[in-house]
Amino acid sequence: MTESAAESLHAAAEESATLTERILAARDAYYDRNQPAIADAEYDALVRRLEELERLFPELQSQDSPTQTVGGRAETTLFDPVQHAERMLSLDNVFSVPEFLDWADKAERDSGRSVHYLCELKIDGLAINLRYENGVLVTAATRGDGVVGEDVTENIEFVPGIPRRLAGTGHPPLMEVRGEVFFPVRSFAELNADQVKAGERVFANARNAASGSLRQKASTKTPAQLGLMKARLGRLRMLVHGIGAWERPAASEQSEVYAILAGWGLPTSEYFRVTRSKTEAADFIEYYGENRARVSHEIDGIVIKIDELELHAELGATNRAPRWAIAYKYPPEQVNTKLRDIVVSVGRTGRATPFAVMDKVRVAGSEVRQATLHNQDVVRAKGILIGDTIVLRKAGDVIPEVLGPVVELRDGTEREFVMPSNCPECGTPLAPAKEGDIDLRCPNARSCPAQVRGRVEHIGSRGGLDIEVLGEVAAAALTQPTVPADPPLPTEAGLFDLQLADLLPIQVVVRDAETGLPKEDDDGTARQRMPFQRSPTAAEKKQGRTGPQPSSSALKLLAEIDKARTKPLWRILVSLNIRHVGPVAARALANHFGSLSAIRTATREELAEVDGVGGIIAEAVLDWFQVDWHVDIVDRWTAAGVQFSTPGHPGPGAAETAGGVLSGLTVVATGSLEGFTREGAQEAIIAAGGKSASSVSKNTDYVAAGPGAGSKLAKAEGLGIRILDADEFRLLLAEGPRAVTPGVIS
DNA sequence: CACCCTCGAGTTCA
DNA sequence: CTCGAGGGTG
Repeated sequence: MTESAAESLHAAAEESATLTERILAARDAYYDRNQPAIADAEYDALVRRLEELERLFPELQSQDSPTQTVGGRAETTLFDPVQHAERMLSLDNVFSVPEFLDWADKAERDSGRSVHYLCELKIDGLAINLRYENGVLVTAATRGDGVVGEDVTENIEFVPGIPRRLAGTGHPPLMEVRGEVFFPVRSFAELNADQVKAGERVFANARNAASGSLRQKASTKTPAQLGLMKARLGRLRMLVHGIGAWERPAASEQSEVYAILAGWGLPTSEYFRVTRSKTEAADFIEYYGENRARVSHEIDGIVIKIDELELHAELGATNRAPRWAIAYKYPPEQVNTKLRDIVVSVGRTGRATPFAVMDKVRVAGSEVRQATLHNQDVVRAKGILIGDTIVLRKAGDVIPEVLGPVVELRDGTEREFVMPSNCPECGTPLAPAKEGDIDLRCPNARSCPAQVRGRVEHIGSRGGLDIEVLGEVAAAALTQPTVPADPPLPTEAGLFDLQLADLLPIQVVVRDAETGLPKEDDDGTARQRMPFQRSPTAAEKKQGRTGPQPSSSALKLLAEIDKARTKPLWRILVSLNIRHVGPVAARALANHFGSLSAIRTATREELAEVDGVGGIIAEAVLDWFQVDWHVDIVDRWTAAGVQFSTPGHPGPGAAETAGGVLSGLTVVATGSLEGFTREGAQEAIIAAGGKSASSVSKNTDYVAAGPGAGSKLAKAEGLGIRILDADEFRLLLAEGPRAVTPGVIS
């Protein structure tokens, strides 16, 4: 994080703390005294501002934020209120190491001596206060507003590891123990498996699930539900992280208190460390920032406490938080946002895919507005409604994934998503491709704009004919421009007939990069752009060329299309968009048959002989040629000079090209290998007679890994596969496996 | 019948 | 880069 980002985060944190206080005070006044202290409109404005801040800075979202609770204390009507003997404070937050060091400096200055720091993990769970009297558990209560919480004693008894009676001796007459109740990662997964089995909804988020589990009322349950409820509570765990009221603890350090509590049978965390210096504490922060996944429960930060109890009393507390402890908050991996709509898009294969449109939110380092929902069953299984507050994360730190709704925050205005019955682009009724398929498809493959656009884009893509310029934008411009009315490419059949004169008049709507909505001119009409022409330069005008000139991308596009006519057969095959025929199957077919005509005249059995091709792919190939407009594509491309054969290929069934130093070996290339492009590395493997695979398995012989390699490298290490750097990879390609010494991990 | 693999789709970054 | 779906192979 840059320093200025940390600063604005800090400013936002302070503003959000102030807002939280004002909102809670207003709520108190409204619900408890039945006298609104501020106007409704003002209250709403405060909440909206807080929501906005939390969206901008997800770090600020916390379990006790007023945006995370439905107005007032509706829950306390179900549970008896319990007054904590000593107020449960929250902690002040820092978001960067320099900020933490500043806090530590000040604490050391105020203490007038060097101190020890007790570093512990900040568990993402539900804060609980256990009250023991003479060693016997009397009440367990949630945090509530810090002064009064909810009595969950009945439920806590089913949570394993919490002693009803303390072990050992010397228990104080009154003692409050503070801790966190949570689902360990493992238990949470098991819980959701149980939920699915019981036909209940899946929980999106472990913290909400913990909170919900503890707030169940046994008295409202049927015997069967009661069993489920006890099973749920049985998966919860608690760890102790502090004390409240306690008459003269016989200890001088916080860490010693933990030892005493552990001696009495209370569960304390195994992850903690006492350090002598603030820099060691910063190391602890950084270590767990990188190793969050290694901990058995979710953490949202680190808590650092001054270990000396004497100083706790000296430093005291503000009215919100103690001065002797601070929470370092990690950027969250999960955030909440608002689900504005669920929209359906149609891809090149006609598959209709619903995706979530959300309020833009920052998660795991990038801004996210959309996330795929796969199909209508997934939408139903996740239980999300349009208008819900939803939990979002990045799967594998890259792909945004909607986990589920925060049911508690519904206000009744949410509505269910209904899968449209017609294609959103061309209006054709959607239907499953075959009986029992979940996916719905638009059957109008030939002229559905979304499908034509998708296919043309696919032709231009790197796995296809690799035509520069022909990406998403150009594909849309060629297949559905606003002018001319008849697009240059009603289907891909005319791709190789494109002339400059076809490109020049093309006009497209200018869209906002963020929203995807057309931009409007001052007069309210949609703004247009002509991507394939430019105005003449002064020099050109002098030469009498006063008309519009082709833009460089127009010339580039035509040159690239021209080059594509003679690209390898497998690329042409991929460009035909035959179901199940991607780069791998296309290569296998091209190698075996050598020409499209040989493929076309082959029988099902002959096709299925090819390595990597079975009955289904063979069928898909044969079916493809049964469609008139598909054949029309081949005919027109042929007429335009596209080469549908591999020059010099001996013909169908000829011995597969064997030999080469990598013959019989499978190699996976990952990360950025110096001197190779991603494609280039794969080509080089194949050229050397090896097999280039896309994922690592136990069949993999070598993994060539450069900087930036991720999960594949990790998996290879786990399987004990020989890993090569770029130089070793080059050596392998040139001289074969003997050149690289086996078993040496570089 | 297990695996193992490819396909297809979505997404955001530099 | 990851996931789910579904095909291919031993």
